[in-house]
Amino acid sequence: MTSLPVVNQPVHRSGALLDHLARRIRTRSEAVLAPLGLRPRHLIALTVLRARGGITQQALSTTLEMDGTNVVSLLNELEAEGLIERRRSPEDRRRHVVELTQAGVERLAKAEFVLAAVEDEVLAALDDNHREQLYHLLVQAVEGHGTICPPDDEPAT
Amino acid sequence: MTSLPVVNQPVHRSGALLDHLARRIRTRSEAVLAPLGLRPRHLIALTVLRARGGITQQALSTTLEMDGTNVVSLLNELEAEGLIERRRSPEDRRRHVVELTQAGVERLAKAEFVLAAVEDEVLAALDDNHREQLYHLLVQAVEGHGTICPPDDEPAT
DNA sequence: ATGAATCGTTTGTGTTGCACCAATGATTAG
DNA sequence: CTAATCATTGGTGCAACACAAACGATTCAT
Repeated sequence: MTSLPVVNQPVHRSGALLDHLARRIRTRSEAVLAPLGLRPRHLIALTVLRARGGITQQALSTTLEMDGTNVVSLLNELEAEGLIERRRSPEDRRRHVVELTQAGVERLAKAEFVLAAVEDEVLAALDDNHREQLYHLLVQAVEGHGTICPPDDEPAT
Repeated sequence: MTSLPVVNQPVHRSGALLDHLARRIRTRSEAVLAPLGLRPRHLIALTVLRARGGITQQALSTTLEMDGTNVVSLLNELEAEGLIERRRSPEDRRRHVVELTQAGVERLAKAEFVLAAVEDEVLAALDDNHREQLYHLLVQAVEGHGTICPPDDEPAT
């Protein structure tokens, strides 16, 4: 205990539970996503990209807190499926600007459709209201960190 | 699309965000937990065990949704550190009943202390109120699934 | 214009956290 | 007594990373 910042100590830590719950969902998600040619990591990337289109690849790397080289291969997979598009930035032609394609948007929507069953199972103890509450807290947390813009309600189908 | 259960389709999916956020916390947690000889997976196990003491190893396996053999090695690590104790069940001597030791309780508390800094950073966009709200939603979700008993507020330090 | 830095990329290595399989000892159940 | 069950060990394999090295393309500084 040298020079602890001794931050504000809230009553509870959410980390472990968050991790635990994420794992539950992730495991099941793998199963339902597989037929769609997606894996959980893709879902995360697509979700981020839907929220923040036209993001630079580097920024994506920062947002995902993932090594640049791994982002490359992740995007390679998505691009191979035609779900994203890499364009050279006009300002700096070294950069790649990444964006969802129409196919990407649709695939993501399809994925979320089938994922409803998963969340329905794992979040069974939460009613719709609580789930929305949870969702908004997550958005807020992730966004506040400089990551996702409020996607706000999509008109959806 | 043969026979879709077509479950209730809530507005938003939380899975990806949950995964994303969990990863953020997990990554940072590794760093601050390492000096304590813990890793995120240990934290999860300890957290579950604090909530549900005297649980059978098999039940733990179910709760963690983790293969039995992996739970063994996980517990081996914790036991080697003296954080948990395996006792034979009196009813069925094949079973092991797992419980936190005093050292385990303390180590977990210490871990949560240092983790406050991590969550403070990652959840910066949430005030204390929101964090509690998040925590309770997580507990509810995890618990409702037949996992964690309401730990309800510990007096804590 | 030349050299240094940056962005994305490929390749390769290593680690961790799992799943899964097989085999074993201890114990319980039929 | 045999069969099933629980925990355990050991092994294989995979996915998701981190990290390092080297490269082409581009930009930036001088």
